[in-house]
Amino acid sequence: MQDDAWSPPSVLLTVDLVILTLRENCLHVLLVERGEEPFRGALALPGGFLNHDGEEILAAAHRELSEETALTSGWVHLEQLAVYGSPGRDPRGRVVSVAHLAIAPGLPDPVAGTDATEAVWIPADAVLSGEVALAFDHRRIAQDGIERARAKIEFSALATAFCGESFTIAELQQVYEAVWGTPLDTRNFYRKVQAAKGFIVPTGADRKATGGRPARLYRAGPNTVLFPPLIRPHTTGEEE
Amino acid sequence: MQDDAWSPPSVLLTVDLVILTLRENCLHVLLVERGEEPFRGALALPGGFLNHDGEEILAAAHRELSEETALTSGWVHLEQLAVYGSPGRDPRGRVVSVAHLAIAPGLPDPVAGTDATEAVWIPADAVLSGEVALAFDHRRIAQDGIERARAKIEFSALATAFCGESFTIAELQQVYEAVWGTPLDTRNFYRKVQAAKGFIVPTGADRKATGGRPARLYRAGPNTVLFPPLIRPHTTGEEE
DNA sequence: GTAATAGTGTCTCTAAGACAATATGTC
DNA sequence: GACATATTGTCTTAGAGACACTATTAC
Repeated sequence: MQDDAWSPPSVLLTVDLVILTLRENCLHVLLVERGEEPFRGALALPGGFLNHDGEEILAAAHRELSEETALTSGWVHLEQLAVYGSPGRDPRGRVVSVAHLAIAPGLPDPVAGTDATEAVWIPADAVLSGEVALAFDHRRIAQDGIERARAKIEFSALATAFCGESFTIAELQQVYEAVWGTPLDTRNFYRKVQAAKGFIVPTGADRKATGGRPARLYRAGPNTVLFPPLIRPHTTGEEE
Repeated sequence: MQDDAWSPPSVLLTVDLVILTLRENCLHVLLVERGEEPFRGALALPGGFLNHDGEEILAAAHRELSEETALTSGWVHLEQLAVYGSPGRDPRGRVVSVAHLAIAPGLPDPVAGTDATEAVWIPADAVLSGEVALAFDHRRIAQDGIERARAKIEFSALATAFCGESFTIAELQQVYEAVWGTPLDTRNFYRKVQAAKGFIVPTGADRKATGGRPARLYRAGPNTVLFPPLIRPHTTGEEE
């Protein structure tokens, strides 16, 4: 079926990043305005080609992340999301993107990337609804990344990645509410996060009061899996 | 930071398959004996390069799947697993593999692939333990695929993909026991699979008796998400 | 003490886990 | 009727959801 002289086609590999954070109690995605064709001027996920032939994919994602956010990667969660490689997704040819999901605590302000593109935080809702248009298939990628985050904070301690080193339970609740987009009952939330062994541990310190009772500070506990999990409110998508 | 003449490095793209099935109530992985260098003669996951420059990645996975199993793809579940692209993973150069997870009902017998390699079913335990050595980083890929299956049958109706079009509850229980590697209580299992709305629906027919009471036949229901889920027995990996 | 935020307690109901007995076929 | 397999029921306990009050600070 194949010619003797057949040789496998090669592709260009990019890493793209769905970087999520909370700003004003609202889930935001970092987007950049493209400075080059194709889709010049359009918003897109930050990302780029592998730097050199020997670069690890995950290392490339870390590199793009620090280029766009000027973050010390210490407090940033980064994981592979999925691969997007449809032949027609990039007009430049066969470009396969390894998408990654990054979650960071509230970042001060976007910085221009080294490639002089503008970086902006866009509310996740605006991306999900299509109100904000994205280049390539980046809206789909962003959707998948957000859904991944929504699903993972149910069963993993990932939500603490949205917080700084120390945080209050109320702040953690705001994370869940923002990511899931639903309000939660404070009393049940306190009970559940403290029932999940190894999820959060008290630091002993308090957050200085802002006009009310000071809140106890916690930091991320040793466990990455949450048991019992924090199941998100069930949207009954079932047919009776 | 980059030369003006810099151009992005290109890579070769492969699809590799973790094909799971049940044989004699035991989870098995399909492996092929490599007929070419590198790793000639070693066992590896089935897979191969993209056929041509315009081939969809998922289509390539389907193609490899049918080449190895001679299955009508109708009753096979296939999903993307992850990307493995470390620079040193393939001695031929920069080869990036998009791994897929395939789940099929008990297949009659392995067939030789069109590339004349031998295909064999290997117990998942032997792969997980390292008792059977695999080429490249395929052991890690297989581990990830098996763990994905173990996790997904908790919350999705994926387990029915291990069964044929119709099946008994006892057979479905054997799927869970084989994939998780733990025995389950029959009474609780019956209760839970029938409580999960839209998971399985009775066909009305019975399976012809094999010396005992005939079992009612079911087929996969309309829902892909299981609620309530079937949580696997909790291995307490927590520190008190 | 008033305002503001943090933290806690109870009741009900659903679901999980641990158990054994009954039902329905073949021979 | 003996056998083999399928199916069902109860009790106890854990966790989810709904709900309102008390505690601690600043001013």
